[in-house]
Amino acid sequence: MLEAKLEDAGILKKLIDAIKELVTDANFECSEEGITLQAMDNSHVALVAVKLVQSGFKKYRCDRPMPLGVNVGSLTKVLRCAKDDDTCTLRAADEADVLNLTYEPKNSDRVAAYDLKLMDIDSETLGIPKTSYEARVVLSSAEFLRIVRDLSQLGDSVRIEVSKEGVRFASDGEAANGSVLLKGQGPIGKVEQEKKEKKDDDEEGEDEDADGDKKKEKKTKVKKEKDGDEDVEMDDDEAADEDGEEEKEDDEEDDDDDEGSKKRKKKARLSKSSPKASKKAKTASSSKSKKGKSKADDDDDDKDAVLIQMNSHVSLTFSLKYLVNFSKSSNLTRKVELYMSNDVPLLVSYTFGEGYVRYYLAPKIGDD
Amino acid sequence: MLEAKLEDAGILKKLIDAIKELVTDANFECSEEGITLQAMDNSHVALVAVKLVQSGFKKYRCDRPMPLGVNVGSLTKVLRCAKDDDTCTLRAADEADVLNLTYEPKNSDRVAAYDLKLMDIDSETLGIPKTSYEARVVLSSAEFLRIVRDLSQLGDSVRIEVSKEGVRFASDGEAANGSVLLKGQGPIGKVEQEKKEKKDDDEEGEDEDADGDKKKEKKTKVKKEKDGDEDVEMDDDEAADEDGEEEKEDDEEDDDDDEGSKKRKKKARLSKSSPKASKKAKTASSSKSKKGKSKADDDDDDKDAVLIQMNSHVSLTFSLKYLVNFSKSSNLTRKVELYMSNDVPLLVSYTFGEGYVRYYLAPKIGDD
DNA sequence: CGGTCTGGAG
DNA sequence: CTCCAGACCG
Repeated sequence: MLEAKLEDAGILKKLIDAIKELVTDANFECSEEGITLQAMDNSHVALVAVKLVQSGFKKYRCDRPMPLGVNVGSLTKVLRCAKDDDTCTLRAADEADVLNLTYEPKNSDRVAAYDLKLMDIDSETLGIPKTSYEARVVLSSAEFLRIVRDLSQLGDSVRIEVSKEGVRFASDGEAANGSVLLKGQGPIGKVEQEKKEKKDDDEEGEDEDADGDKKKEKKTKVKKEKDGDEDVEMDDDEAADEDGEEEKEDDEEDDDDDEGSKKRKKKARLSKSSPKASKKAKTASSSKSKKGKSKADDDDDDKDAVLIQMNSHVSLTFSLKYLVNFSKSSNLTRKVELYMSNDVPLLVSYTFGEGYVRYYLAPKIGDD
Repeated sequence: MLEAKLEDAGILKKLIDAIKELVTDANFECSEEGITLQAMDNSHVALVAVKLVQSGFKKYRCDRPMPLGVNVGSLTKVLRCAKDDDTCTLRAADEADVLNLTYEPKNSDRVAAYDLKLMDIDSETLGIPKTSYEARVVLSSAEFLRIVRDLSQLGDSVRIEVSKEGVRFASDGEAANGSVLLKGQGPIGKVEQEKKEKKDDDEEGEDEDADGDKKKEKKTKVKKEKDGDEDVEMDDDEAADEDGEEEKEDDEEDDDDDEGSKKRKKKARLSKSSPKASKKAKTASSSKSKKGKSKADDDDDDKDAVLIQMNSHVSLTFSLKYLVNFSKSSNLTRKVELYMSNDVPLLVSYTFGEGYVRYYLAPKIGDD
């Protein structure tokens, strides 16, 4: 038996809306930890992984693991019947053949209930590409959307290149070639992946601060939860310090190394961990560094700030069609994280208060 | 070598957006005076003339005249990649086969650069219809847009009639007929075209004076600046003299034979007539005529004010489809000027700080 | 949230 | 070629 109450139906609406063009049918795997969905897109080129953590719900109960096979198109129709700020409750009996969705405005006696027919869907087990990367870029989700949308007008694919210069998105087309270079806001550090703690609602996710460049020693593994969802982590060789913390220091400038600055933000992501506190700390430390980087930590850092971490230069080419599609998730959170390593699938991750949506896309082969 | 920096890419975006449905390919003629473009619409019914004056750029350099043949659709795509307030720089080397467009947000480390492929385009020399008119109407561009859009729902064409009563836009359709009458805000004066005085920024713009172009033989020489620009001026031949009174309306009444009247207007159309001198004279005379024109000059009149000047009654019928299309330029400036003479193409002119866009449209023959 | 425009399907 | 649906923009 499942009963999951979301404070705002909007989250679910945006989430499903973002993936509906990629996935037509999928199993919502419900367990006591939350609800996950993983699916290959219709053409089996991209992989979508969604998670709504139990803690993201106002109320959550799931007695036993159960897969709910839904037609995403049908679910979209049902979700359109909810207003963004309606409270939305999902219910399914064990072995049920319908998923019940109830919408209740926060101040009203109205109650709308829908029963979505379920279907049996083969759980094709999907291999999540990898969990450590040579480069990580965190940027405004709106900017990423803008870039891929712009470039998609010129050509079909984009070459994403992370170098000391920054991150460059370039596309060649019949009528014109285009290139967008983002400098990054501070020294380029090694990849670290803690992205987790929950900051405020939409922002969280990315407070990773810039840790300047520390050497690569710290790696970061994000892994969080116990069971291992796929977490992202950078592969920095030596790194490995305990995952708990990443050392994100602040200084991007001279990076003084993060002496104590690195706090533990990472794990927080799934586990709730202590959000605010850590963030605060970080902010302070960073502030001391040079001028501006303060932004790094403050989650509300200016939305234009771009964080770039890389262990080695990467250059990959991807289909813009998919990236544009992934970018529909921009309305879920203000930041997006790109994880790349040469010759392996790109991970585009949107983390928000209640969970995340991650997209994996294989690079085009002939990429330079 | 061309290097032209516009403070805001928005101007160019709106400009190109406005003409993209009329023109598919065109030469941007760059010279030290600025950039001009002249082209017939795809069906050769309308003519578009654009000018961006050198002084409208934040920085402008063009060592030698050069035509840049661009596909307007491609340019539109590239311009869509710019935000309205981005600084936009156009660059082209001599003999280059690409036009480089660089966009830089005013506060950011982002730099986007696009190379638009150029093409060779035959400079079909275009004959700018005429330079003097029997009637001039200046009205809010938004109002003009509204009128033609409204009427376009009823029928395919509109009869524009300028009389002592004001200016009337009328359309007959299957289901309904419609008519919009604008009174004009003051007495109707003679046409005067000095509009060149600089009025407020968005108004002036075309100081190039009119030398109109004479018969089509000059056709294009766009390059040559001086002689070529098309300038608008009214042809008040007779008007000038006695213009004081507008008895002209009567003529059209019986116009038919009005040998005299017709012909002269005819000729006006093709011949360029004497520019400056006449104009000056005219202006003076006109001013003395009724009082109305006073406002004429003050262009900044309230935006709803409609200025009407006419030497003789005019009544012409045009395709609404084109007028609606021309009206896309409404977002460039608050005022639009309509210049008309019986049986010659209408001139719809939008003048803004950096230059102007002018559209010429031949009247429908069977107009009443 | 609503309106307009573009793309896809019949 | 027209109509309907989806996406994008204001």
